[in-house]
Order: sequence, then C-alpha cells, then structure tokens
Amino acid sequence: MQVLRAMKTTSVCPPEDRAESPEGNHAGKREQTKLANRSAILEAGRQIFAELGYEGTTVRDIIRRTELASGTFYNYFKSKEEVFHALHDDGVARFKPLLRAAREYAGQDFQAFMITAFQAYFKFLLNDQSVDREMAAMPEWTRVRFDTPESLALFDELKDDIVAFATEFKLDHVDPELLTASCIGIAQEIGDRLLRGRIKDSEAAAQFAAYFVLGGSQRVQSEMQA
Amino acid sequence: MQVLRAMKTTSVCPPEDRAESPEGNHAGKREQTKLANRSAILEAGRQIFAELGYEGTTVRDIIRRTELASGTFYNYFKSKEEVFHALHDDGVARFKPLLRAAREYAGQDFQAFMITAFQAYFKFLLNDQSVDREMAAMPEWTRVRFDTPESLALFDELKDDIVAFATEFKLDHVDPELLTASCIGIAQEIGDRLLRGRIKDSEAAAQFAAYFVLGGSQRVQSEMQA
DNA sequence: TACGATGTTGACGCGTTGTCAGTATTTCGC
DNA sequence: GCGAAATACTGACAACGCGTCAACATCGTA
Repeated sequence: MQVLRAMKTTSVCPPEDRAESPEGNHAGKREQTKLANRSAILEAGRQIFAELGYEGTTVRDIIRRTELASGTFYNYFKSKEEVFHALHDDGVARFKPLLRAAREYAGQDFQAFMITAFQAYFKFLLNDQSVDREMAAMPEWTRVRFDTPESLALFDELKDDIVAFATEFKLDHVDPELLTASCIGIAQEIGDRLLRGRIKDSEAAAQFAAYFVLGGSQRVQSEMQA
Repeated sequence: MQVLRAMKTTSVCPPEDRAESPEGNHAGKREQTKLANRSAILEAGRQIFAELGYEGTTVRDIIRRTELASGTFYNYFKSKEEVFHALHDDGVARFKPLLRAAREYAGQDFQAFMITAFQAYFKFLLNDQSVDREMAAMPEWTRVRFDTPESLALFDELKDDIVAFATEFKLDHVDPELLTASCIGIAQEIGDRLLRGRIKDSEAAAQFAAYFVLGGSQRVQSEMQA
C-alpha cells in the first residue's frame, strides 16, 4: 500500500481537494507519493537502526514498519546500507553549515575557529536526531563506521580550512594531511565518549581539543624545523 | 570431517605412533582435535574476511574453506562476529608486548615513550598479518570497528601509562580521559590513512603524532591553569 | 473516457541461519 | 584389549531474509 493512500484513508480531506490542497503541491500525485514513500522508509530505518543496531536490522524490519510491500523498498534503495548512507548524509548536510558558520565567525583567528568548530561538532553530536547518535549509545562491541562521499567532502572542506590557517600562521612544516587526520581522530574519539557518557562536559572537551590541536601544531612546526 | 583425521590421511605417520609422537603431545586426541579445528576455523575466517569483507562473509563461507561440517562451527563460535573478535584479540595480544617494550625502553622520558609507541603501532599495523590490516585495505565505504574487552584493556593500559607520565610532568590540569582519547583517535585516524596509502611515511607520521601529543598536552596544561 | 506510462504488490527461488537426532570417535574402568 | 559412557561431528531441516518479476493498480494525458 502506498503511503499517500494510507494517509488519505485516515485523512479528513477527500481526494477531490487535490486542486485546492494547501501549500505549493505543484508536483503531481506520483511525485508526492515517491517523496512520501522515501521519507517513510528513511524514518522507519532511523527508528529500526536505533533499536536493533546496524548489523541487527534487515530490509524486512525496515519495510515492516512501513505500509509498503517488500518489493517497493527496492524502487527506492538497493539495500539497508544505502538507507543508512542516506541517513548519514542527512546528518552531514545538517552539520556542514555549522562548520561554515564557525569559520565565518572565527575570521582569521585559528584558535577561535578550533574552539567554535569543536563546540559545534560536540553539540551537534549530542543534540541532533541522527542515526549515528542513537546507535553510538548502544552498548555494542561491534560498531560500524561510514565514509560516504558526503563525509569525505566535509573532511576535505575541513582540510582546506586547516590549510588556510596553517599557511596564515606559517606552519609550513606541518603536514596538512596528518593535521587534518589528527583533528578528525580527536573529534571522533572524544565525541564517541561524550555519546557514551564516559565524558560529560562537552564544553570542556571542546576547549581541550582546540588547545590540544593548537599546541600540537606549533610543537610539530618547531620540532620539524630543527 | 575433523581436521585431525584429514591430516592423518595425508600424513606419513601411522595412527599407532601416538605414544612416540614428537613434542609434548601430552594432551589427549580430543584436545588436539579441538585445537586444530579452532585454528582451522580462525585461519579460514582470516582469509575469507580479507577477501569478502566483514559484511560480505557468512558463516558458511568460513566453514566451506574448512573440512568441517556446518554444525561443527557452532561448537566453537556463536557467529562470525565471535570469530572476528577472536582474530582481533589475537592482534591486540600481539601488539600488547610492543607497547610494554616502548614503555620499558622510554623509562621516564615522555617524548621517547610517545615516539616509540606510535612507531610501534604504525609498524605493527603495516606489517602484522591481522584481519584488521587486510580489511582496512578494502575500498569500502562501510567499515567495522571492534571494541572487544581485549582492546579496552589495552586502552586502559595506555591510559595508565599516560597518567603516570602526566603526573611525572605535572600535567595536573590535563584530563587523562581526554588525553588518552586523543592519542587513540590520532593513532587510529593516521593508521587508517597509512593502511590506505593516503599517507606513506610511517616514520614521519609517528614523529608528527608524538610531537603533536606532547605539544598539545603542554598547551592544554598552560591554558587550563590560566 | 480510454490508454500508455509508471509504480506497487507479494509470492517465488535461492541462500543463510542455528538446531538436533543420528552417528562416529575417544576416553576410561576393568 | 574390551565395552560402555562421554564427547564431538555430521548434514538435513525449518525458519527466515534476500532480490526479482509477472500481475496488478494508479496516474497522467489526450
């Protein structure tokens, strides 16, 4: 059963009001249904992944939480992996502007950038309704990590920012690849502990991470010069 | 077919030489078989995981590369996850003495400890025949991370070392949890890039990581004091 | 209204999972 | 050595997930 039909059966408005439907439903019904089905699958996926973990969920679990038939799933996604990637990419897309805001706000101030960026990331992790957040909270030993093109693009953007600041501050002996990797590693590892409650104070964590990166960069620069 | 029987059929020595068998085969035949079967499963698992990735391999794939029947698998492991954990723990067990050697070698020298430890870890990653190494080389977007009790114990050991050095060097404003997390994050992220060939020089990477951590710690200490 | 295009449905064939009754092998007391 | 008990291996089995596809329903359009 298509999601739109299901909604109609429980909806108050009769089918005829297609013309005077509220906002700009300029798209045809087919288009609407496709959007609705896709969202339904994604939302169901988000819930199920949070409940059963990545390994534990099956395509059937996802589709069962939906009013769709199993075959319909494959009109939208190739596998549960693709669903997860889509959800993950949504998260990345939501975070991206926060990182840009941090850069905007910081101007030429490397320290301000680092603090703001780490703050933004940790707050995002703790507050955003993302799959990753829910799943990290699960007490599993086996976890899954995703490097989608979207993630990698974000990392590249971060690397560009870092390169810009490194140039500005004459950190010419600091390999940007290594520095970026370190920032990501620190963010991920501390973020993970924040989500699991092993570390409580996200503000203090952000400060720590920022100063750590700044001090580390400078030390590497001076050591490598010698 | 049990592994031991299979080996006998192709072996030169007749069954009767049980008494004068070479080294200390004090254990009964049952014990030997169990050991052999377990190893056979682990070795098959190591190969298959490397070929098909974690997600891609099934228990049947593993058992097929063995002369055992499918049911026998479950006498040794509950699932492919348990096989992977065992393989992973083997790797951790092989690395543990290297970390201890680094601490031994460094004595009271924090810098020496950091450099040696990172060197040891990166060399281990690149050279050890571990599942993790083979799998990291696969061009997958979806990767799996394992935090077995064995891993966590290793991390705790590292944290103890770090606490000791932090105390020695009066880094009393540096949260050991955050510092340890950062070290692990840096090691993992740079290690990953080394395995994928995105970073080439493991020696330079180790130096970078060590100085980065040293400089970062000192900077955090001085900032937090203020 | 009628017809082609497009999307949905759910049963199907295939493969994997974990189990278990039946069987083979080893151990141990004599 | 011998026989019984303990132990481990075997492979068929039921349940289930996977991805597909022919049949069907709905939508867009003239």
